Amino acid sequence: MNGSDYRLDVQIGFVLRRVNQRHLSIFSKNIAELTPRQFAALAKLCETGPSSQNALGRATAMDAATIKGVIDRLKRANLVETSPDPGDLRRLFVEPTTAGRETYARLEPLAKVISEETLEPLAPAERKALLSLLGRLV
Amino acid sequence: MNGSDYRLDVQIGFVLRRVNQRHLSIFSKNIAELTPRQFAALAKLCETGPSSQNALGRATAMDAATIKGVIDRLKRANLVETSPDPGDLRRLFVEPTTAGRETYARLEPLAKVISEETLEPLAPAERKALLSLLGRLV
DNA sequence: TGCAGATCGTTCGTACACAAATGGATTGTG
DNA sequence: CACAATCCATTTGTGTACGAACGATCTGCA
Repeated sequence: MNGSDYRLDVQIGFVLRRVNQRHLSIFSKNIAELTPRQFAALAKLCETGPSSQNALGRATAMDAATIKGVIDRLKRANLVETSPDPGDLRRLFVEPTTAGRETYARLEPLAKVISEETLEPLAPAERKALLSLLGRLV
Repeated sequence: MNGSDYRLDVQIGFVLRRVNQRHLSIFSKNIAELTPRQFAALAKLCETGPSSQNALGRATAMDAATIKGVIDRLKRANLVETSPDPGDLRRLFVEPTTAGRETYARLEPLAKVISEETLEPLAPAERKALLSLLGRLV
């Protein structure tokens, strides 16, 4: 009992970061052409339809500065395009290009594989349990 | 049944990132003077004792390029110091300074609060279950 | 109507994260 | 003993993250 029973290895933050790292490596092994954030933005755009840049950021949990960089790179890759919103001159309207929709359609099955492979060490009931527990920590 | 049942919001990678974001915000609210990585490196150093820079990186799940930046910033803050390892000229010996040890001793209780607060929405048994499930995905 | 307060996108600065390349030091094996 | 394979630290380049500050625009409410 000298007072210090803290062990970094079992702290939730540290474990979370390591699991994230493993997921990232599985992601980039399966999808090399886009990063997870770029894919998330493109997916949300194709799932939900076009939106303003900041709204897309909120939908994908990225702040204004971050989503800007992501959109810039997606634009450079010709997967999305932007135009000023005529109804609100502050807004930047973002929509997928044809190539963007095709890319998403092609990558979506791989994204499922990524989720599957990340959870592979767990039984189906355990996967559900994990997702449900994590969902309460958001 | 048009073929696409992918939903970004319930994918493990996306949820993991969001939980991580929440944890980060809890962390910086409780510990403003260090980032999670800087604290992890300092903690490991104080827990396990001095080591080489790369070894510390492995112990804290940071690659060589990342741990270098973290150590540089800890050095700038006077919390660690480095010296060439006489036994192996490739190695950079890293150890906490007195201020580093004091800082760790002062921050360790806060780190416990951070873990506690992150897991706060879960009951004790659920916390154990979550840590155990996550541990299998590392 | 008018203006205070909110929202939008942008920029700057700091801090990870990792791949790839480099050059020096060490080790295992023949 | 030599030397190829390995390990160490560093640098460069790209891509998140987020806080803070900025100017332009919009909205609610007095």
